[in-house]
Amino acid sequence: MSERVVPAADRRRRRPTKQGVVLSEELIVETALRLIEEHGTEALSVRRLGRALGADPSSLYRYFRHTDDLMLAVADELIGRTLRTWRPSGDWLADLRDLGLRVHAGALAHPRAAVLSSYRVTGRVYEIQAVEAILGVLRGAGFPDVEAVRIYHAYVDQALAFGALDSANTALPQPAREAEAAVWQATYARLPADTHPHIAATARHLVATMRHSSYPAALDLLLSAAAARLAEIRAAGEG
Amino acid sequence: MSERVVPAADRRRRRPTKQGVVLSEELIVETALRLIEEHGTEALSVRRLGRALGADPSSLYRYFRHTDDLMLAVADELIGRTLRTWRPSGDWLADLRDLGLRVHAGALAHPRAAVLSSYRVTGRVYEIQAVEAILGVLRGAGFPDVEAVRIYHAYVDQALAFGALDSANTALPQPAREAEAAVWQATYARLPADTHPHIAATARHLVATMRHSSYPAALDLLLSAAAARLAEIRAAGEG
DNA sequence: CTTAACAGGTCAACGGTGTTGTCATAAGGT
DNA sequence: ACCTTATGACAACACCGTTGACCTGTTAAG
Repeated sequence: MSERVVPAADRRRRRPTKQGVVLSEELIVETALRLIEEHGTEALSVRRLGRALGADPSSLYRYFRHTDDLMLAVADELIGRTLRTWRPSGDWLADLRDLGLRVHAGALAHPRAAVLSSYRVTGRVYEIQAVEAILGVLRGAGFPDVEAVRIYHAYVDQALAFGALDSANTALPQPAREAEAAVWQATYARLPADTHPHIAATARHLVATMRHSSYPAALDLLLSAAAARLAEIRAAGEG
Repeated sequence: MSERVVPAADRRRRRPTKQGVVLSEELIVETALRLIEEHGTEALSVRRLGRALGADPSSLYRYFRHTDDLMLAVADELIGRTLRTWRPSGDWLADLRDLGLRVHAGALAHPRAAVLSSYRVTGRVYEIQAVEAILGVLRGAGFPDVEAVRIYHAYVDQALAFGALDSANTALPQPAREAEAAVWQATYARLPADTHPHIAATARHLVATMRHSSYPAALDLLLSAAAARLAEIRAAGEG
C-alpha cells in the first residue's frame, strides 16, 4: 500500500491536468481561500475545488489526506497572513487590541478554516511566532511571568473563540442567517413588559446591538481589566 | 400546497411508525441529544436520527422544516437544562460568575451539542428566559440600559464561545488530544532562549497553564472590568 | 356506528457530498 | 531509449438533506 500523498519535498514530476493546470500545495490552498472568499463557506467542497482548479477532485488526495488536512493548511496560511500585517507600535494595550481585531477579522474572512483552527495547537512556525510576540508585549509591559501567561492564555483563547463563534454564524446558509436577524425584531422586540420587563425595557438596544459581533466589547473589557491589574502590580512594586 | 409541518399544538392523531414508535417533538429532540452525546456530531443526520427513532427519515419533516430547525430545538433544550440548575443569590457579580461557569460546564458535559448550538439564536422559550434573567441581574445591579445590553452581549457570547472552544477540544479523537498536549512539552518547552526569549522564560508556566481551560480567567477579567465600570457609573451618578 | 377528511406515516428519487480502488500515461533519471 | 513511478483521471460507493407522491389509520362530525 504505497502512500497516496507524497511529501511536498519529494515532488518532481509536475504533470499538468487535462485542463493544463500544474497543481501544487500552494495553488490548492490559495484557490481554497479564494473560493471561500468569493462564494462563501458552502462553496468549498472537494468537488468544487477540483472544478475551480481545473482538475479531477480525486487529484487533490495526492496532496492532502483528508479535507481536514487541507483546512489546517489553509488555517496556517491564515495565521501567517494575519501576523504579517501586524505592526506593533510599542504601546502594549493598543498593540494587543489591534492584533485581537486583526485575528478576528481574519477569522471572519475564512470561516471554515477559523472554526477548525480555533481549538487546535499546531506548533507550527507562525503559531510560535505569535506566542512569542504576545508574551513579549505582556512581559515588556511589566506583567510578571505568571500573570503574563494567564493573560496571554485568556487573550488568545478569547480571540480564537470569538473568531470561531462569529465565523460559524456568518457561515450559516443565507436563509438561516436572515431568520436569525429577524428573531430579534420579530420575537424579542415584541415581548410584553409585564412578562418580560427587562427585555421590553431594552428592546431597542438589543435589536441594535445583537446584530454586530460582541468581540470588540469583550476585548476591551478584557484588556481594561488587564490594565487595571497592571496598575495594581506597579503600585505594589513601589511599596 | 398544504404545510408539511403542523404546529405542535394542533397535533391530534398520534399514529405510530411501522416499528411502533409514537413520534413527538420532545422525543425527537431527546433522541438527537442522545445521539450527539453517544456518537459525536457527525453521527447526527436526518437518516441516522430516523433510524435511531425507528421511523422513516422523511417523517421528521412533519416536525421540523429543516435540520436547522431541529438543531435550534436541541440548542434550546440545552439552555433550559442549564438554566434550571441556577439559583441566583442577589449578588450580581457572584450570580453572573456562577451562571457563566454553569453554562461552560454544561457545554463540556454535552460537547458535541454545545458546538452546534453556540452560534445560534433560537428565539425559543428557554433562551428568552435566560436573556430576561441576565438582563435583570445587570439592570438590578445599576447598569444603565445601553451598558447592560453591551455587557450582556459580551458576557453571553464569551460563555458560549469558550464553551464551544473547550468542547471542540475535548471532543477531539483521543490520539489527536494527546498529540496536542504533547506539543507544549515537546515543542514550546524546548525552544532556545536566544531565539524565543519570552517563551523560554515562561515555559514552565505555559506548560502548566495551557492544559486547563482559560475560561475562568477570562470570565473574571470580563466581570472585574464590568465591576470597575459600574463603580465609575455610580460615582458619576452621585456627582 | 359510519364515514369522510386529512395528519402523519412511507417510499422513491434527485442532486449533492467525501473518499477510494484502479487504471493510464507522461515525466525524469539512468 | 527505456523503465519506474508519480500523478492525474475515472468510476463507483456510501452517505447526505430534501421533496413529491402515495397510502392508511385516527378522529371528529353526522
